[in-house]
Amino acid sequence: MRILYIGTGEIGLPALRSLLDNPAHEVCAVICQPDKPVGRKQVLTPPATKVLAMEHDVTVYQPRRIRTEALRVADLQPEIAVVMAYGQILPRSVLDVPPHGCLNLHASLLPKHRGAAPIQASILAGDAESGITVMYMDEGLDTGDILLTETIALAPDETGGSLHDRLALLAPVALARALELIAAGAAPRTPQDATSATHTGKLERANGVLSWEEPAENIARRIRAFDPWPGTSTTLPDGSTVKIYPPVEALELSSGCAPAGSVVSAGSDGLTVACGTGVVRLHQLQAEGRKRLEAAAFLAGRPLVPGDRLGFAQAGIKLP
RNA sequence: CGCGGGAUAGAGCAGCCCGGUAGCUCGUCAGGCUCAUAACCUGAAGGUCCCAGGUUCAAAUCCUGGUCCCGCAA
Repeated sequence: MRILYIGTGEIGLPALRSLLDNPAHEVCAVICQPDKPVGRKQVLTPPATKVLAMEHDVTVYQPRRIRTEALRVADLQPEIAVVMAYGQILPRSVLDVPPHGCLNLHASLLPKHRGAAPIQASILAGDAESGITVMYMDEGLDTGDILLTETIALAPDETGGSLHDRLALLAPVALARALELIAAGAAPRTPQDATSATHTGKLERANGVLSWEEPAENIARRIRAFDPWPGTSTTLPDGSTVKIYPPVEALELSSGCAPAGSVVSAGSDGLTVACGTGVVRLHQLQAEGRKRLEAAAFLAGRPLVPGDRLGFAQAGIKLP
């Protein structure tokens, strides 16, 4: 089949690669977001999908706004479009171009977690499973009819990063099945149950500031879900910011009457902090301008003792 | 040249502003104590203070240039 791939994010690489490597398909072009300045040096960097496409001598288009590019897309004469992590809404005029439609690979089991950050959302929600949904795109945000889903179980220590990688590898499996069904004229089309839909907005750094009043389980999920992006943080008693990374354990252990955010214990087995209910044990910390450290090493240079309060500085609350 | 922090013993940090004996918490090793220890006590080893210049009687510390690491922002 003559396929147009539309996608920017790294999560789509295995799917794109599977299309490029399959002699039964021809990738007529790749459309992705424009190059963007990245990192401290603000080096102009091409999207991962562009790099892969160019290695295979596939034409790449990077329109600032795909909304006005329908004619150019039509010139490519794709039979079908595959969309994953593109970053722009496709207008009707583009959706109508491929005779077999536009397939979207979405990193959740729709209709749960429609929107920009489905991977983090599913971990944050404590879901037992996630997966890839292949759907026929319409003009809404992840609202199209479902063709099929591929499901995987979440590990207890699943992080945003690990789930991202696993779903990236699952995508080509789902895509291959979908394309076979379409080629055979046997592709199902099931409308989503809109009443059970949930939405996830774009994540920002601020979403990663921990609220210690939450239950320990929620805090642990957030730390895992937001690794490596957007990361989680809190503040030390001196007001400086410290980032927190997995692994993290939520313990039912009673924190006594320690207020939320209090250090319960600090030692070579980690830093234990009281939450709204229960406690979390942290193992990986990073101070401003410093490297990421094991809890024991972190504590060697910045001693914390039981009773010290975390997370108060940014709220402007003075300690008694 | 977007803004900022950092590089000091095996690990993590202080010392730098205000130049003059290399310090802290750990770890390692040895000894002691204890029914016992990831406990406690005593002692020891372990350092081109990132690199290259400069100033100075004297530089971890002040000045100039460079390399590497990190936070923010995007």
